[in-house]
Amino acid sequence: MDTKNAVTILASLAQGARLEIFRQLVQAGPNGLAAGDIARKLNIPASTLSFHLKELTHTELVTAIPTGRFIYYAAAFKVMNDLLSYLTENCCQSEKYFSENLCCDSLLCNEVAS
Amino acid sequence: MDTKNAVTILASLAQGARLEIFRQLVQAGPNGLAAGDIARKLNIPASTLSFHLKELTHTELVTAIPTGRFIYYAAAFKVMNDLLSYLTENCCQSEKYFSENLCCDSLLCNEVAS
DNA sequence: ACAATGTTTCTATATTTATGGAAGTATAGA
DNA sequence: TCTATACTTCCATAAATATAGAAACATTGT
Repeated sequence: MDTKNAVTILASLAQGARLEIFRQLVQAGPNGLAAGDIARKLNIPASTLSFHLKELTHTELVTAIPTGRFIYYAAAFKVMNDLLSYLTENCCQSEKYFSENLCCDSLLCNEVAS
Repeated sequence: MDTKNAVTILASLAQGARLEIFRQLVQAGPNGLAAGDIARKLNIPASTLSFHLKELTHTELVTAIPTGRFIYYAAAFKVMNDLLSYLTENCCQSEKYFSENLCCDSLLCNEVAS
């Protein structure tokens, strides 16, 4: 994960329709949802939805699984995890600043000061 | 945290300069960095930096602490944590799909299936 | 081969966003 | 009060992004 990569992934999430789509897919789990299911759930015109799904698959945050006439879309959990790690990288130097380890008690920190 | 809120926070991160700024602040810890320090570290013209810092403080992902002639900027860890929680909400229903709990073993999941 | 269904691509339009120089505001120290 | 330093706001320009109807493409069943 580098900055350019993280920016495009974040940008693919930084839009109302796409964030809703992603959250639906997170909740749907690894089998995902067909494009039409998403369109119905979120009430988005097909062409608009397709545009957004293209953005999400382009950044690989979402995976497309064509199955007959349907295309199932699923959240790419690994990519999302990599992004979260990148965002929270090296934040656990809080012992320099705190007696109690406020920062590292939280989700934000994934590294423990040595 | 609602969708609108999450979108604006994500958008504030979804830009090269701003993501770099945020990561510097995460690593700098709660004391943050003065605007000029950031400008020097990242080689960004003052007016451009100011524009980006305004975006980041507007979404409250970053806090401004005026101190004499300096303004210190610091990452708002709580806001970031709330965002991460929102993004990963309700993803732990994997027992429906898996015998082993693949999803919940990862950072992405912050709720455990009941 | 045809019709129905699911999805995408094309297209034009509207809107939002990023950039950095110049000028302005605020604080500190002599 | 003058000067230097730190930072912001203003402004014009350039570039990227979102929207949805219409047409096209692909698969399935008859």
